[in-house]
Amino acid sequence: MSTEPLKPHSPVDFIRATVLADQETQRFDQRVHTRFPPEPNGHLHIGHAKSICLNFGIAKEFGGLCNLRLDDTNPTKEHMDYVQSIQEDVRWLGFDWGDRLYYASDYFESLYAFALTLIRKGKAYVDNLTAEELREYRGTLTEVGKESPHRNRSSEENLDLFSRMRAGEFTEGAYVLRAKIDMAAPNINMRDPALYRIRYVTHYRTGTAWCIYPTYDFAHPLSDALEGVTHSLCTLEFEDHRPLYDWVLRECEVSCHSQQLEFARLNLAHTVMSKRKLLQLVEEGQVQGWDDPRMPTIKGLQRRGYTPAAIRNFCERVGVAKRDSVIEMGLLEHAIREDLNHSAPRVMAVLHPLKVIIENFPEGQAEEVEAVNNPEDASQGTRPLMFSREIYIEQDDFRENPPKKFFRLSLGQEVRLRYAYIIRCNGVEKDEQTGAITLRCTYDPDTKRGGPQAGRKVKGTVHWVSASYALPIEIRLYEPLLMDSSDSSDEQSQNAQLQLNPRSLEILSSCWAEPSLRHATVGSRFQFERQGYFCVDPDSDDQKLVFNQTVSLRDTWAKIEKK
RNA sequence: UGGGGGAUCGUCUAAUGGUAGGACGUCAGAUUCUGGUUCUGAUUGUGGGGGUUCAACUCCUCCUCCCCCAGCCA
Repeated sequence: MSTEPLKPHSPVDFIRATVLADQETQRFDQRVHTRFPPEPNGHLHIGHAKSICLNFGIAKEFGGLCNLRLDDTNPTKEHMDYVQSIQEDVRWLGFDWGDRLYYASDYFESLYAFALTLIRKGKAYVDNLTAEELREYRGTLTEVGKESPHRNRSSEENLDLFSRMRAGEFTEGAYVLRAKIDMAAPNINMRDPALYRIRYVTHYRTGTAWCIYPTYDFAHPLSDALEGVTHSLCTLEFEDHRPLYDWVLRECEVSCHSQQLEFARLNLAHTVMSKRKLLQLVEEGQVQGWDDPRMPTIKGLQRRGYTPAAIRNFCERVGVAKRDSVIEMGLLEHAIREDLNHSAPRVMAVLHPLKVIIENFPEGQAEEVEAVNNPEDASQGTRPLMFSREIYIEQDDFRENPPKKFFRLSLGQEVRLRYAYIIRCNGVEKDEQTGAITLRCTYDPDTKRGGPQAGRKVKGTVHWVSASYALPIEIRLYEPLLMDSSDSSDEQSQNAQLQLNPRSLEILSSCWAEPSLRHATVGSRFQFERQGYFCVDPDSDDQKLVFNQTVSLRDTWAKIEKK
C-alpha cells in the first residue's frame, strides 16, 4: 500500500472536517494520528470494518498514521486467538499498521503510575463499598448520588491500600480505585467512576502478573496519549464518556490530549452486529461458526466471497455521521456486484438441472464451442466448451405454460444456448415414476458463433452444461439471517429471541458445472452466468467442489414475474 | 420527567443564510448471445408550530419523536 496521502474527497464528513480544521489551526502540530482499538474478545465484523476504514482511511488521506491497538484491559473474555484473527482481518481488508501494533496491557505499569499520580493529587481514592452499595450510592438518572464514607481517606492511606490491591491482599470486589470527581454530576459517568478493579483472572498476555486491571475509562484516554493519538474516533455511546476522557488526561497531566469524536455505529438490515448475539448464533448452532457465510463477520463475508475492495467501497458509500441509521443489504450487494462484475470470470453452471436431448445431434459425439471469459475484460480471453447431444439447462428456463413475456424455452419455442446453438423444443417427456421431465429438442446447426446464421435473433439466451462433460458440484444459497429488518439494541429486542430466517441456507447438492471449474481453488470467485457470483468454499474436496453464492445477479425477470 | 446526542427522498448521505444535490433502490426506455453489464430518462425528501430575514435544511423559540447513560464491560 502506498504511503502517499490521498486528499479527502469533498464533501467531507464531520470527522474529516474536524481533522482538516485541526490541521489548519496547527492544533496537533499538523499531525494526524488515529488508532483502531478493538477488544480481543471476539471476531471483527462489518461494523468494525467501518471503523477500520475510517481510522486507517483518515490517517492515509492526511499523511498520518493509524495504530492497531488491542484494548485488553478486561482479562475475562480475551484470547490470543482473537488477537490473531483481528490482525488477519485488518490486513485482509487492505490496511497496514506498520510496526505500530500495541496492547493496552503493555501500558499496565505506566497506567499504574498514572493512578498513583491521581491518588497523590487527591483525585482518586480506594473505596471498599460493595458493588451493590456502590450502585446505591451512585444515585439514579434523576437523583444525585452520595459520597462514599471512604471518599476522604488520606493520600497515604490510599497509596497503601492501592499497593495492597496490587499485591493481592484483597479479594475480588473488596476494593476498587475510584476517581474523585463529583457524586452530584448530572452525567453519571462523572460520579466517581471506577478506575481499577481486582480480578484474579489470568490475562492472556500478562498472565498472573496483575490482579488489578484498569477500566476502559482510565486506560483508553491514557493509551491514546501514550501513543500520540490526535483523533480518537469511537461510537456514539461513548459521547458522555468524553468529559471523563478529558478529565483523565487533564488530571494525569499528559502532554498529548487527543480529541475524541463520536460517530454512529453501522447497522445492517436483516442481521445482527452485537458480539453477544453473534456469539449466541454460534453457540446455539444456528450457524456453522464465526466464518459461516451468513455471518456479518469479516471472516464470514470473506468466506461468502466478498472482496476487501467491495467492503471498503461499501464503507465509503455508507458515510460517517452521528445519526442512527440502518443500511439496506442492497448497498452491500451493490458493492460486491460492482467489483465482481469487472473481475470475476464467467462460467456456466446449472443449479436445478433439466435434461435436454438434442435429437438431431449425433449420439456419442461432442463439439467444441468458444466461450468468452469476461465480457467486461477482453484480456481474460476465451475458453473451449463441449457441446453434446445431452445437456442440462435450468428448470426455470422451461415452462409448459409460459406466462407472457417469458423469453425462455417452451413447447414449440426457440431459445439460444449461450455460446452455442439455437434450439427448438419439440416435446416433453415425463417419467411415470419420478415425474421428472426431459425435453426433446432440435438444434439449428447454422446458428453457432461464426456460423452462417449466427446473427439470428431469438428472444432468450439460456445457460447450459453438457451432460457428458459436466462436473457435479454442490451449491449453497443464502438469504438474510433475520426476518426482521435490523439489529436494534433496545431493551425489548435485546431480550427478545432473534427472529431467524428458516431459509437462510439452502443446499443444492446435485448441480452441474462446466468442466473448466475442475481445478478451481478455494476462495476463487466466478460469475455463474445468469445466476450470480459464487465462490469456492473450503468444504470442497477432491470429490466435490462446494460453491457459496456470494450474491445473485440482479434479476429483472423475477420482478416482472412477481407482478 | 437528570444528562448527553439526533431527526433531510423508500435507504444512506451532502448542502453552516443564497437553485435541496449524490449514491443505492424503484420505474420507464435504449443496447446486449447473461432478463447481467452499460447508457438515457423519471421518481420521491427538509418531523410540527411560531419567529428573524430580501432569502431559512441552516439562526431564534416552543413542541413532537428517536437513540445513549444508573458495569468493578468495552
